[in-house]
This record gives sequence, structure tokens and C-alpha cells, in this order.
Amino acid sequence: MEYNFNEIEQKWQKHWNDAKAYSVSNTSTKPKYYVLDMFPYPSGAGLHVGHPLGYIASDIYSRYKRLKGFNVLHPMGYDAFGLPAEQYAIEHGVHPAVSTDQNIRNFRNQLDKIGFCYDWEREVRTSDPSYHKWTQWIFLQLFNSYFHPTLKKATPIAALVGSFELEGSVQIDGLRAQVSPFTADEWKIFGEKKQQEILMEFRLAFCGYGEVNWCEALGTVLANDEVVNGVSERGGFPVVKKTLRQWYLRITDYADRLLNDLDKLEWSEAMKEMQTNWIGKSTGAEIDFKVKTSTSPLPLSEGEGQGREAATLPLSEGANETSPLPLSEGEGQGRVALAQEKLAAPRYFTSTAEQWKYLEQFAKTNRKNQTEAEAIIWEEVRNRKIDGFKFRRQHPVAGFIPDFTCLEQKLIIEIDGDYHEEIDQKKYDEARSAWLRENDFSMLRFSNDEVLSDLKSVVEKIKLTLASLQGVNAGKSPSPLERGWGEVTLKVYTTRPDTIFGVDFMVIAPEHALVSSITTASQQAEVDSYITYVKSRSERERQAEKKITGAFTGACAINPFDGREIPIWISEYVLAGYGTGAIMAVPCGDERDFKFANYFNIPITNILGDAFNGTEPNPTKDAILHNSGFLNGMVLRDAIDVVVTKLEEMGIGKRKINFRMRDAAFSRQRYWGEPFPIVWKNGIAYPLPESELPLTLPKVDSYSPGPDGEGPLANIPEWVNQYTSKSPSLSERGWGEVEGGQLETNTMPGYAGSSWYFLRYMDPHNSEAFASKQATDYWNQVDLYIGGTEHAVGHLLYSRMWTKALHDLGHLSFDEPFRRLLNQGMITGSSRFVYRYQLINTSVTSEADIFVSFGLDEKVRSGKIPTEGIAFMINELIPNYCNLDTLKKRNATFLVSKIHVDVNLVDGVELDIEAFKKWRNGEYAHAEFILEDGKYICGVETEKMSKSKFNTVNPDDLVAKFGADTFRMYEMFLGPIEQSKPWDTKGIEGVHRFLKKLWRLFFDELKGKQWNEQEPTAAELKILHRTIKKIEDDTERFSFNTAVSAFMVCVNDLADVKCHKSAILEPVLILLAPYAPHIAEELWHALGNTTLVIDAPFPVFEAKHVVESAKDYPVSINGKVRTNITIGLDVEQAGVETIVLNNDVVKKWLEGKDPKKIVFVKNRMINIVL
RNA sequence: GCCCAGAUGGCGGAAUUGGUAGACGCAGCAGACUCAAAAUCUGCCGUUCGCAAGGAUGUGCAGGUUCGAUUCCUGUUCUGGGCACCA
Repeated sequence: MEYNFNEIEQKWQKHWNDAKAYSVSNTSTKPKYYVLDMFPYPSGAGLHVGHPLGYIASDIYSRYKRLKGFNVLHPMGYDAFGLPAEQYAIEHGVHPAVSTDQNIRNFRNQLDKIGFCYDWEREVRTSDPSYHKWTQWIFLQLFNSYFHPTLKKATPIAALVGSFELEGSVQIDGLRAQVSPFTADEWKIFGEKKQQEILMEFRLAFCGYGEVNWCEALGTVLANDEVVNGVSERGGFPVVKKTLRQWYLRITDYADRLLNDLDKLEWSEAMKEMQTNWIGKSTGAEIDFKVKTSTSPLPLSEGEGQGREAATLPLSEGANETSPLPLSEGEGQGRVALAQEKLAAPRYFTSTAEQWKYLEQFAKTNRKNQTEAEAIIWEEVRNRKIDGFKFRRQHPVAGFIPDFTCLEQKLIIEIDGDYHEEIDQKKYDEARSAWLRENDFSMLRFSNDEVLSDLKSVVEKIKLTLASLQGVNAGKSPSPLERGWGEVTLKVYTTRPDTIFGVDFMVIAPEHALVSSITTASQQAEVDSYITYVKSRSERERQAEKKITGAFTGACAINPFDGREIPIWISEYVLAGYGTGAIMAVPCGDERDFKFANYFNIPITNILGDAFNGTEPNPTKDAILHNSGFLNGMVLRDAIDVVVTKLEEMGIGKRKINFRMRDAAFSRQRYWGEPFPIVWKNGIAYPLPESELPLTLPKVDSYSPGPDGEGPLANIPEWVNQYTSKSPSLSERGWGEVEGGQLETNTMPGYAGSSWYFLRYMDPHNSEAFASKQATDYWNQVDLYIGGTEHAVGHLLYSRMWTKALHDLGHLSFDEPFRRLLNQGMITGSSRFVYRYQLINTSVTSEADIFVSFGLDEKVRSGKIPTEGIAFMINELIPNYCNLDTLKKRNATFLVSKIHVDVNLVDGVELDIEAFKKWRNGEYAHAEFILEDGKYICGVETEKMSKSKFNTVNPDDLVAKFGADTFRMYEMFLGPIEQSKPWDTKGIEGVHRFLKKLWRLFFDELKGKQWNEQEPTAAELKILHRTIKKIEDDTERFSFNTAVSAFMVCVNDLADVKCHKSAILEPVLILLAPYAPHIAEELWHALGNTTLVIDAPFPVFEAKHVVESAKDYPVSINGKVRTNITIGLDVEQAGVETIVLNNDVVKKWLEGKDPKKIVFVKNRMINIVL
């Protein structure tokens, strides 16, 4: 009987399927074990040999755990939403659902052939409505939650609303820069829109404006981890920064927990490192520096803190005399006069002289050109008409000109025209609001429409607001001078407050809000042109060429400790999005700052003494501080805390932790993804009620994007407007608020469905919940997760966040999804090349392509064979191909093209010429070959496996040729699972020979049945038990390659002793079952068993069978092994010494000398030291 | 630039805690069986000197610790991966 793997494998695959052999129950008395693969995106290309590596490893481990008595969950599914299917739809007009289904069928077909033990009844597809219903449901949980600042966990948003109603923003004060503090009473009069806007700042899934990675070619936004080197991960298209309305996940709130909980996980250090870097926690301080523009008339004097105080005093005559900065000639006189005049008028002066000068003209113009709505309001509020409060119109406040201002109550009224909806204007408005809020102003906003259509309620609202502010601002002076408003402060973030005396300049991002207000007249042109330059540069250019660029604003900041003036620069190396968008530059300690200072000739202060040599910066924390005022003599490391404490005392700085990680962009302008269960009405996002889920995708004809960066769904009004009216009436069902609203037209990104799929496997058919609590409690965390490293910062981080949020909200009892993570290495392809030679500069007589064998080509390239040499060889092949004389005269050369050739046409390195000629529909049918030793040898290079490089190997072919068992074992035998290694089909025959050899222990080709029931000998038992131990250990530590080799050793040994005893062979089959399940099953049944081998108990290792009574000790002299001596294991040091010293070989090497020492390690070795 | 991982025969790799470096497999060489091939079996297989016995040398490179180092330490080169103006 021969080993007929095809027949055996088909037979058992069918049997397992029919018997539901791998069906798993959610109730069991056995302990549970959950083994998970990263589910595949079903691409059209199908599987290549690299894909199943991880699946085989997890399959072996699952089967092993089942043999060891565990109830093992080992499911598989498909990450079925995604961009490629949609791209394919655009190009070929096939609906993504159709092509995805087709691809899945193809994948399944390929997977089935390898003989995996998946419980296919638990299959999930993220694009199934019954699945994405729960993706949408989880989204709603995130939408309806916020991160509680002290509990540090997701909490229903209702709790936040309750706290706002009860005590205003007290609890969350200072947590969200975008939201100004408010009282409970204020909250109540805000109105729904304003309330919802505030709540949106807290929701874990939220919608907002932000700079996003926009990919024009893909027509969508991408998350940070989907952008690589300024181009899209998929397709490599350019990506630009664009401000758009987008959905986000507030993953930054979880940054600390995501970082700290890494400790709980059994992941590789490299993986943890990657997540740690991505989260990018840094500990430092924010420091406020006072800024003075070079023309400022404010007397900013030396000495700490005095500047602030000085500004709060009413300015006396001669204030300008104390100004440390001489005003420029000419214009100076007039300005000083103006400044003095304004400064002397305290009550309503709300801008610096500099600002006033610029704004005055605008204000005057604005007053003359009021809009209709503004005119109406002005009539209502002027002359203290409302409860005696004085309003001013177009009154400059700091750098802004609000429409109407009541300084007494610090209330500002804005009437917005349509242009306020534009993005840039919005940003500007936000910056202004932020500043005003910080300075205790309240704001009321009305649209033109509101004023024109319902003046009454507008006035009523103004009255109410003024009343509610009564007392709020009591004791707070509206006077700018008493508050020191004339000052501008620059907030910087630094991790090195200890170096504050070494600050030689400040750098702020070109986009920084302060740039326009601090730039001096003389520097304006330079700053403007620099900003133009920065805007002209794409993200890619910015990353590619890191030139030192920048511009001086003309303004200076003041060092709070020594009063030094520090010039403020702008430069693109400072990022607006990180920290405060401003840094204090310490060139003696920081590489970039040092280069910048050198480039722009900014003098460098040395605070490091000898530790700074003037030619390169030293970032040390261990030097002694010099030139650092009260810090002199202190070690930098220790000074950090001292400085921050001092800053805090002075009220101009505080400790601050920053994260590099940003909130995750969560919307895509695409069709093939989960629709958001959100209805927009009057600019408010209403969640769809759970009863409406799943919200499914409409059928569409076109996948082209909608208007204004919206997705294709925006083109389908029937779908978008399906909630304008619905029967039975929406209000009857208790959610009338969405009536008349429009559905969100973005869809969710690919990582939405994959962030929780491991939970659905636990209870895949549940229609009441994403999974029952009973199921998630039972299966709990994934015990072993196997997949590639490419998901290190995407999927793995999002899954962790979703799990934590679901845990916080009481839906899960665990807060980390994957307890143990194993990263399989990439299988690289081994590409083969042929070398095509084309003569240029001379005529040839044949059109045939000429291919030169690798070895000859090398000699040509190294100059060992001249051009004429090759031409001569071609002429031998094709008579009169070219004229050698003309060739020489014209100095003709060959154009050599290195062409990828399909690895499947190459045996090792030798090209199958006939197959090559038929390749690609006979493209090279007429090719001619210059051979070496009668063969055409191909060039070899290791590259990533990909279709375009023709280096993919299809597992189907190998399974057909060698069987699934051989294929599985060979993939494992290639090397350590975590290491990346090149694929080489050639070695598979060795593994196949091993299985055939195993087969021959049971069956003889001629005689048939070989096994017997004889008692095993001690030697045979030793072989068996050594193998049990080795397989068990190796499987436990995922050392599958060495386990395969142990099987080979075992079978070789058994064959050597001609062992055909079932008492030995049967346990070996159980050991082998996880690795080669089909052959193990077949032989197991051949031995007479009727149950499945997978249900057999794992053999128990018994040490007594492997104990030795003696050891063949290596004996070294001075560390060099000279001989081996067999000595009983019970012999101790003294006995060993006697035996060794009497040995002839040892005596020879001792040359009569006495050994200094004899090192004896029992069961290891003996070393004689001379 | 920063961080991490790695470097062992012609090739993939093994050596689990410092204890005989090269298990197992591929490729190669020699032989057996065969008319022949396939399949199977046996032997050899790091480099080098030597007829041999045996010796020298050898885990990227240079040092160190140790009776003993592929393994630990310091420095260095190269390869792969991650991050990349994150203050």
C-alpha cells in the first residue's frame, strides 16, 4: 500500500465536515482556550504560500490544546469591507458585494484544502448586515459616552449632561480647551444646538473639523497609520492635509490606559515598543512667556514678575521713557502720543496701542457698512436701551473686532453672515472665541436670519443672558489694564524646563494663532513670504527635504527669570498640532535648535559649562548647570522639578503630559463600509434608535464621490432622506427628533468591523446582542492571537480601545482583547531573473529576443567578456545576426534588461526554456538563449512576495503535488515562526520523504500491513518518550520548526531499529495529529481505532524511559575537547578525577604535568586546567 | 537621526539555564539496487595541513569576563523592521 495523500486527505476532510468534528460548544466542563487568527481581507489575488503560515501555526496549537483536554475556540471569518473591492467596482462595474462574495468563496476553497480545524459555523463577515448591525451599535455606544476625567473610563453621556445641569462645567473645567466654562444656569439657556456642540467635544465617537489626511486619488480621508511617508499605504497615492468635517474616535483619552496596560500583555517587546512609540507619551511643562512686540509702548522692565505688575498700574506720564525699546524714528512720535492717550483712558481700552492702530480703521469702516441685521440690533441695544447696559459696536477687543460688546457684563454679541460657515472663517472664529473665553467674555451668536425673522426672541435672549451674567463678573474688572490685557503671552511646551536659562530663541509654528498679532511691521513682509513658502510645500516635500528655514517675527518673549529678551521665530519644523505649537529653543542642548541657531546666526548661551564644546549640542541631563541664575551648580536632571515648581508658584507654568497619538479619523468618503447610524438635522447629529439597526447600504449604480468631499451615498437622495417621514410616524415611536433629517453620508473605515470581530465569534448568531454576556464571560480574552506585525499600531490599538470602552460600559468583563500575541514573520519571495540583451547603435538581422544566462551576464558586467564576445556567441546561435566589424566601428553596446520571470518556470535556478516560451501567451515564443554548461541559469533575489514580481507560489499547486500534510509541515519547517525567511519550494521534498518514511513503518508496498502488537523494548520506549517530551516542549513554545525535526529524528530512529510496534507507533500518531492531521487520522484508524485521533488523550511523558546510567563525557584540556570517556552518572568528582587521569589520551596531553584543577559538571563535561 | 531585532557551512536553520558548534532538511559527492530511470537504501559533506592517525582554525569584526563564550559585557560594521522635525 502506497501513501496516497490525495485520497486520504479528501476522505478525512469530508468525514470531519460531516461529523462536525470541529464544532465548538459554549458550554463545557473542560477549561476553555481561544486561538485566533487575524482574519483576512478577501482580495482577488487569492492566497500565496505566505498567507497560511500563521494559520497553520494556530491550527497546530489549537489541535494540540484540544488533545491536552481544552475546549478550544478556533474560528475564521472575513474582513469584507474595504477599499480594493470598491476600486474594483469602479473599474469593472462589479458590485463590491458580488466581487467580495466571489473572493470569499475562492479563499474558502483554498483554506479548505489545507485541512484547518475551524468551526465554520461561527464564520463572520464584517459586511453582513447581521454583523455590521453590531458595529453600528457599538459606534452608538461610543457616541453616547464620554471619558470620565476622574474615573478614567467611558461613562454614559447622560451623566455628563446631569452634571452640567447641576453644577455647570465645574467638573470638566480646563479639560477641553474648546469649551469655555459655564454655570448650570448658562447651560440651561444655551439651547439645544449649543448644548450638543459642547457634548460633541466629549463623545468618544465625535464629529468635528480637523486637519485630515486627504487622498485625492482614493477620494477619501485616511487614518495616520494608513499614511506612509506622505503617500497612501494602499496604492501609494499622494496625501495632503485638508480641513474637513470628519468623525473621530477619541482614542487620545485612552492613551494612558493603552500605554499602562501593555504591561499586562504577553506580547513581544518589539510590538509593545511600537505601540509605546505611537502613543508617544512625553512628560514636561507648559510655560507662559510674556511677549512684547518691538514697537510696544508697554514698559516691560527687568526682574521677574514685574512686567505683569507694571502693566496693571495706570500708566503715568513718561511711561514711554521707561520703555526699554526705543521706538523707531519718524513714526514714533505720533504713535507714542496715541498710545499715551489711549492708555490714559482706562475703562474701555481693550487693545494694545499697536493693535488699536491696525484695528481702528477696520472698525470705522465696519461701522459705516453695517449689514441689515446688525443695524437692527444696534437700534435695540444702543443708548443703554436694554436694562441700562452700555453696548459698543465694532469695538476692538485685543486683536479682534466683535460686532457688539458690553464691557460691563463682558458680553459679546455676534451676528453671523453666511461666510461664517466657511472652514477658514470657522477656524478664525474658534481662535477668537478661545481668546475671549480665556479672558472671561461670554458670547452670544445669532444668524442674520434669526435677527430678521424673530427679533423679539433675540432681544429676549440678550436680556436673559445679561441677567444671568449679573454678579458673575462682579469684582472682575472689564478694564484691560487691570487685567494686563495689553500683553500677549506665548505658551510653549518643553520636556526640559531645566534648560530655561539656555533659551536663546522661540520658535512657533507658521500656523500658530499668534503669528499675525505679534509680527512687527518691519518683519511683516518677510513673515508673509515665509508663510506663502510653507503653504506651497506639500506634506511630502516637507518630509523629504528637511531644510532649515524660518523667519523672525520681530517680536520678543521675556525670560521670566532673568528678563532676557528672546527673539520669536516661525519655522515649519515646529508642528502646530503638537503641544502648544510653540517651543523654547535651547541650542546648546538640542540638535535642531543648534542647527537653526547656527544657520541664522543666533548667539548661543552655554549653560552646560565644559559639557558643551560649542561645535555640537549636548542633550545630557547629567551635567552641572552654569549661567543659570538660581539653578547654578545644580544637576540638570534635578533642576527640572525645581523649575516647574517655581513656575507654578509664579502662576506662569505647569506640569503637562503630551501624547503624540492623535484622535483616530473614523469616516471615509466611500461606499463599501458601514453607514453611520446618524441623522443630521439643523446641524445636530441625532443617533438612530437601536430598533433601526442595521442601517444597510443602498444599491447603487455609480461609486463616484458626492459633492464637497462627500461619499457616493450623498448622490442617493432616497437613501439620505429616508427619515424625512417614515410610517408609522416617527414621533409615535418616540424619536420624532430625527424626522426631516438627513443621514450621514460618510461610511466607517475598514478598522471598524475588525475592532471587535473576535467578540462576535463567541456568539455569532445572536440577534439580541453583539454577543451574550454568558458567551463573552466564558470565552473571555483571546488566549493566543497570531498575525503579522503590520497591524501593530492600527487594528491592535483600535481593538484595545473598543474592548476597554465596552468593558467600561459594562458589556465585557475584561478590558484587554488579546492576552498573548504571536507575530509570524513574513515569507519573502525568491525572485528569478532573466537577462535580455538588445543591441543598440547597429542593425541586426533577427527580431528574436536574446536572453543571456546569469553567469555570462555577470562576466559581461564585470568586464570579463567584452561586447563583441556576446555578439560572437549570438552569431553562432543566429547566423549573421550582426556584423562584428560594424559593431566595433560604431562602438555599439548592449542594452541589458533584467526581467522578472515566474518562479514556477524555474527549477532551482535553471530555467525551463520550453515553459518560458509558452509563458504570457507566447510573448517570448521566439526567444533565443545563450546558455552556460547547456543550461539557462536565472539570477536570484529575495523580495516581498507579490504577483507583479512573479515570485508568488500558490499553495494549491503544492497541496496537489505533495498533499496538505506535507505542505503544513514544510511551512513550519522553514524556520522560527516569528522570523521572516525566504520561500524555497525545493526543500519540500525532504518533508514529503519523511511522511512516506513514516507510512512505511505501518505499510510495506508489497507485504501491506507491517505493524504488530509486540512488547516494545527499552530502546524503543526511549525513542518514544524523548519524542513526547520534545514535541510537547516545542509546541508549547511555538518552536514548530524544531518539532518537525524531532518527528524526523523519531521516525529515522524507529526505522533504524525496525520498530513496527503499535504500542510505540500509536502515541506517535497522536503527537503528529496537530501537525499532519490527515495521515495521522488515516493511520490511527488503520490501527483499529474508531474515534477521531483529535479526541485521543495526549501521551504522557515518563522520565523513567529516558534516564541514562552513564554518560559519554567530553573531556577537555584547557578548554579544548581531546577525548570522550564514558563514566557512570553516579560517579562523583573524586572518582571522575581518578578515571580521567588514568586515561591514555589525557596522559598524553598532560605531558607529565600536574593539572591545576579539574572542573567536573555532572551530566555535562569535564575540563582539565593545566 | 532615534528605537528595536538580527548576523552560525553552498542554502533554510539547530544548540531551551555559559558546558562536545553545525541537530534536522535541501543542494552536492561517492556507492548499492536497476537494462535504464524513478523510488529506496548506505556513506561522505565548515575551512585548512596531512596518505593516515591526528593537528590547526572556525558562529560579522575588535577587545573583555570565565576553567570554558554562538550564548554574558564594551566598542564597531553590516542587514532587516519600526518611528521620523513630537520640543
